[in-house]
This record gives sequence, C-alpha cells and structure tokens, in this order.
Amino acid sequence: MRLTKFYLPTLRQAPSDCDTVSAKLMFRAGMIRKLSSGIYEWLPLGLRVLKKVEQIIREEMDKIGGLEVWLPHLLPKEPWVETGRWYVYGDELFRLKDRKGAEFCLSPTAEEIITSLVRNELRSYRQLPVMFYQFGTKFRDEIRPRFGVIRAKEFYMKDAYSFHKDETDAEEYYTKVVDAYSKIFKRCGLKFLIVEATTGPIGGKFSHEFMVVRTNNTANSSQSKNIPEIAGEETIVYCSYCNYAANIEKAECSYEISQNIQPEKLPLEEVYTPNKKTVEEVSLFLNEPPEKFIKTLVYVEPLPENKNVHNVYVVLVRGDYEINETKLKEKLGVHNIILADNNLVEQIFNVPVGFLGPINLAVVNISVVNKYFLVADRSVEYIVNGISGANKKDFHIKNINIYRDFSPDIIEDLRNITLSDPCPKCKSKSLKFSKGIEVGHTFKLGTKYSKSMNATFLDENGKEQFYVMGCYGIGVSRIVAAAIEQSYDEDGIIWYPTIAPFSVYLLPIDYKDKEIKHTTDKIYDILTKNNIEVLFDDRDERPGVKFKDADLIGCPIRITVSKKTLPDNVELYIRKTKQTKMVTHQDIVKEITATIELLKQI
RNA sequence: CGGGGUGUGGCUCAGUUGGAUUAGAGCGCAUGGUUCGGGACCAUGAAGUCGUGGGUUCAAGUCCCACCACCCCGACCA
Repeated sequence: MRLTKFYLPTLRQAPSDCDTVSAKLMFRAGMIRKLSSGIYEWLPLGLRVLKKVEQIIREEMDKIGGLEVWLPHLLPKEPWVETGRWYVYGDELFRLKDRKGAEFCLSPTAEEIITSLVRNELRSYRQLPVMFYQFGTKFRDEIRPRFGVIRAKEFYMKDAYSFHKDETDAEEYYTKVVDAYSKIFKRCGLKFLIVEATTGPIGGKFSHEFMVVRTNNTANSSQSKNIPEIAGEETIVYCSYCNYAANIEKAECSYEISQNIQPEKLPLEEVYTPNKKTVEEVSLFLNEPPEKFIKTLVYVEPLPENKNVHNVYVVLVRGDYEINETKLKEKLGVHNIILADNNLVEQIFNVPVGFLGPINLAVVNISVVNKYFLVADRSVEYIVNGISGANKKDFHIKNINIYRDFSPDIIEDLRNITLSDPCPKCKSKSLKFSKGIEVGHTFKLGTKYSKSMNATFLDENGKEQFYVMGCYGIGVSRIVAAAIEQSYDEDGIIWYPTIAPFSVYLLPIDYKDKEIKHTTDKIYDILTKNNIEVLFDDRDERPGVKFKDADLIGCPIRITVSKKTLPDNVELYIRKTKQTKMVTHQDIVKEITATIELLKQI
C-alpha cells in the first residue's frame, strides 16, 4: 500500500479526553476516531488490525467445528420475554420501537436468537453437537464508557453458541473452546490468564474469563512508578503457589476457626462514642482493632412497581473487610440492589448512619419497606465480643456475640477476598492481585435457555430432551486495544507480527531522488509479489516525519532506503528490539520472513 | 444516578475584573520557495454558530438562568 493512496491521519498530540495509552496511540496512529461517548469510527489502518484478529479467531473456531453464521442486530422483543431477560437485563439493553409500536432491542448478545433458530431447525441428536458463531456489532448502554474501545457502547464481538445432547458432551466441548481461545490469544501475541468468573446476566453453571495482564513483573520495584497499570477494569486474584486464578468478584473466601482458645464471652456494654461513625474513627476512639467490629450496611432493592418501597437487606461484615456486591446479589438472588443513602437509612430505622448495629435493629417506617432481612458475611460468625452500633446516635455496643445477641436470617460468603486470606484452592498464603482486561469469556450454560425457550431435540430413544448449551464470547475490538496496552514504548505502538496492520514500513529517505526511487519501487514490487504486506511511505516528507510516523504505527519491520547504504544494501530495522541490520536486495524477502518468524518467538 | 470538572478553527490550548478594532497562538491544512537520516524554515492563505437557548446591559466568549454534550471518581460487561 502506497501511503499517498492510503488514509493515515496521524496526530502529534492525542485528544485530551483519551484516558489510556491504547486510546491515545490508536488516535494518534490514525486507527480510530470518536463519534460520541463510547462510539468509535475505525479508519483503514485500525480496521486492518481488527480484520487480522478476526481472521485468527475465525480459523481457530473453524478448527473446532464452528460454523459461521450472521445473526441480526435488530432483535424483536418476544424471545427476550420468553427467557425473562427483557425484564432483568435492565438499562444496559438498548430498546426501541418500530413505527407500529412493536418493541425491539439492539443485540447485546444472542442466546435467545440462536436458540430460537436452533429449536426450529435441529430436531435430532444425530445433528449434535453443533456450534454456531458470528462476528458482529454488539450494543450495550454502558453506564460509563471508558478506556477507548475497551469499554464502548458499540463494539465488535465474536459470539459462539454450542448445543449438546448432554452435560458430558457440553463439558468436553467447553474444554475444547477454552483450548481454542488460548490458541487465539497466543496467536495474537497476548499474555493472559484464565480465571474463574461469575456468570452475570448471561447465567449458567460456571464460566471463565480470559484476562490480558501486564507483562512486566516489576510492580514492586522502585523503577516501576513510571509504568502505568494496565488499563484493565477487572481485579484478578491469583495464587503464586498453585495455579488458582479468579476474578475478585468470584473468589471465594475460606473460613478457618482461628484459635483454639476461645475468649470468654463478656456481657453487653453500651459505650458513648460522640460523633464517631466510621469503623476507623470508633476503632481509634475505643482503641480496639477493626477486626472486632461488625460493620452494618443497608442495601435496598426498590420494587419495580413502586420505587419508594424497598426490600431491605441489612448486611453485616467484619470491620476490616469489604462487601462484594456481586456475591451479595448472587446469594440473595436479586439483580438490582444499591447501598441506601443516609436519608433513606434514617427514614427506615430512625438511626443515623454510623450507629447501626445488629442488636434490636427495627424498622420504624413500615410504609417504605416491603421485606426486611438481616444478612451476615461468614466473617461475622467468628467475631467474639464484637463492637457495633447501638442503633442510637452517639452510642456503640461492645461484647456482641452472634447467636447469643442476634441471629442473621442469612449467612453467606459475601466479602472481597484479601491478600491475607489463604488461597481458596491450596490454602497457602500466597495470593496476589493484578489488573486485567477481559478479552474473552466462556460460559457453560446448561439448559437455562433451552428450558425457558422450550428448545428440544429427540434423543436415541425418541425422547424429547433439552439442549445443553455453552456460549463463548471474544471482544475483537477490545483485543486490539489490549494488544497495544501490552506492547508499546514512548515512540508508539509495537505490533506483534500476526496482527500488525502491515509487516513492513518501507521508508525511502528521499523519494524524489532517482536512484532511491528506483530501488524502493523495486523492493516494493518484490515484497508485494511475495505477499509481504508493506506500507510504502512514498510521501514527499522530511525523513524525520517519516521516522516518527513509522515508530508510531509500529510495523514490526522498517526498511530504510537511502544514499548511505546504496547501491548494495538497505537498512532493516526491528521496531521491537531497535536493532538494525544491512541487507542486500536479493536477501530482503528471506531476511524479512526470518525476522518475522523470530519476532513471533519473543 | 450521585459527586467533581470542561465546552473557543481538525488537534492542544490562551483570552473570561463586561468594552478596545477585525477573537488569538502553536500544531495541522492549502499555495510558492529554500531544505532533506529523527516531527525544518520563510512567505502567503483558508478555516471559528466562542456547546445550545433564554436573560441582564448602551455593550456578553466574558455576568445570570436553563438545557445539552463530553471528561474524571463510585455500582456493569466482551
């Protein structure tokens, strides 16, 4: 591709609203532009990378028997009502109406659609297993789009759905998909972790996320201050001893009986704690460690029919721990809970925030409360002679003991795991945190969708069975950004060869010079004939401009043609390692091919 | 949705105690010239509803009100 025939609007400065390295570089390199918050235009250079990634995914999906289809993006309401997701998906679903008033949504995912297709088409166990996949735009009305294309309202995704005759077959296939996904991300040059994850609104039995993580492990060294954290939004917890890894939302906390010596349970004692509200303040004031505190939080779930009436969940957790709202929602079986604000808390209990506690906590305003539950994290079970609010302004109570002084309706694992927790798998104290970008997610769905949509086939015995399903997503556009997050330097992007927009940046120092022009044209010709993708900078620009753009765009190899090395040689420069090497025209194809192979190994 | 912030040529920003006249600069863009191995220089030029709407005033980019958009900090997902 000749640069004068291409469209490559590079920028010296990134727009000020770019919030991550990848977004800045994608803008600067002329890959994307922003139309609106979370909505991006892909320019020719960016699209080339996107298509490379797409093709790698396609090949690996085909290898495990995937069949590519193309499903609509504009979806009718009815299948979504069948599964109930029309109601539970919430505000993230873009909804719209046609001129007749019929309701539609823009596809955020396609379980319903594919299931409705399959239930009409596949009737026999002989046709199973089968996996359909597609590439397409997905729409999600994200609360807060961020990080460039990493979290967008409209994004490019590969989604796949498999159908099986039984659980065993589905699980076998699941591992095949996980394997294929690993190959895909490796082929894209990504360093990633496979972590246990929660299933969210997709649902199902279990799921794994593929997380792109920061490559350098210098997090704790003093020099690392300059290296920004990878722009991931997910916190991953992993064990440096065994191979355990999970999204923090998912990681289960273990509970061990701490000491053999159980202290004597003392009688309750009310203490005056004027204006001391937070665990920290009271802890300091009473000179008691946060571990002895029972933190009392009020979560509410507004009723859909009347938002002023709530189901109220008072949630208890040890003072030094944090509630994990994903776990809370899951364990309570609710979708929509929020931490109540101070006014609401006072309205319900007539106790100011900061002085709530589990003992004799009572709803005083029945009109705003539908149901009321006292919920406790497991950590609370192990607190002896604990401290909590007295349900009275400026007072706390000491020596609180569970079961003697109060009894929760529900006790579950509801908190975030911490670094001082033992590993959920091997129990060693070797946990670490990392940030990650979720680029893929696999779900073992089971029969959730087939049952709710009555999608069945006939088995060997002529008996009607529900399909056992799996679904598998990859954020294609997100991979592009993640790849940059993992591979760049102060001059620009450094592409891994398999997804680079072009393998070679061909740079004549002065294209108007006859000898240089002649040689460069010849090289361009040879490379093109040998199917090496080359971006030929035939602009009449000063060398510095060309070098800067070449570095910014980050093709793995740059070939520089100049008087300095002619007539025999040209210069081959490796973007990643910054090595240069003289090569002859005859050897150029061989050298480039070898270098690319080498770069794939690094 | 809550809290904080910003809206001025394509990009980065200045100007904002109400006024000077014709709203500026750098980059980018166009034309011509000198340059040519790491974002050159000179000259000329095009390009702006000062986010939108209302208000105060002799006078508003500047003050007031409303709205909109965008960004940052908290709850979702590939």
